[in-house]
Amino acid sequence: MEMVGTRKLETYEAIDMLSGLAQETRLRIFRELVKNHTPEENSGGLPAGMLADALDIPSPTLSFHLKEMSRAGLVYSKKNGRSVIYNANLAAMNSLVNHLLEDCCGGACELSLQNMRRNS
Amino acid sequence: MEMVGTRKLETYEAIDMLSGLAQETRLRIFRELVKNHTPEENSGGLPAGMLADALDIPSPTLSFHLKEMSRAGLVYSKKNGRSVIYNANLAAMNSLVNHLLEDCCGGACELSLQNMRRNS
DNA sequence: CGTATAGTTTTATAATTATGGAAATATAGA
DNA sequence: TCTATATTTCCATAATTATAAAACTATACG
Repeated sequence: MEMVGTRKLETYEAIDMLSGLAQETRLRIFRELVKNHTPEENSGGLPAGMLADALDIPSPTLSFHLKEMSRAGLVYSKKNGRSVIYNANLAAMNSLVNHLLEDCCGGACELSLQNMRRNS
Repeated sequence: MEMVGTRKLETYEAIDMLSGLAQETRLRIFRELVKNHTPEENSGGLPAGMLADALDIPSPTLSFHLKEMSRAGLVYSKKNGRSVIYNANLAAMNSLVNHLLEDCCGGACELSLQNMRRNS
């Protein structure tokens, strides 16, 4: 019952993702993109400029962080005219969470999964 | 059905934890501590020296990272004679995962929780 | 074409983080 | 008390990361 897009991460990939989220500006970016996420392809997301406006970040700074986050796989983008639409990659977040629970907590985190279940 | 030690994190706490794990040496440290974790208080954990040996890290470097990780709440320690025994804080990891799913993925990560359930 | 718009890259600079030797601190045991 | 052991702090240095102005690239549209 593997989720679409979710996969086992290498350690270096997990570290890249963790770094990708471990910074205030980038975490704000990610959250803003999640807010504008839709399950359907080609509908959600935000162009860089709107992100910059929403979060009040100078565009070169934003661009720097988005590049970082793309590299880490946390976001993806598609060009649309002269805009570039960015989207949060939720499958990546899912992979990261799985990595943390399975490959970092080892067997020791059964209790985490236990706890998760209260959300169902 | 709140887990013992698990609690809702502030954003800055989550960022500290993410940074605490987003580095190769520190992730190795955390994993080594998880390997040596026991649910019972006062039994598991590793003294700094054994950690240094196991991971082949010079003690000042190790100390630097352990301090960082303590500050982030990822590990805790207790003195025992001249040793300092370090333990992974699994409840903290649990809080972090919850934060990622609930406060970073927003509602959009139902599917993650869905996916978790296959582990039960 | 020319021009405005959207975004990225370049570049310089500042700030933070990582590394490990040397010195300092703390405790156990002779 | 003296010595060995365990760990941390201090310190200098190197490496990485963050910031944003200025320059550049690409596209739309007249």
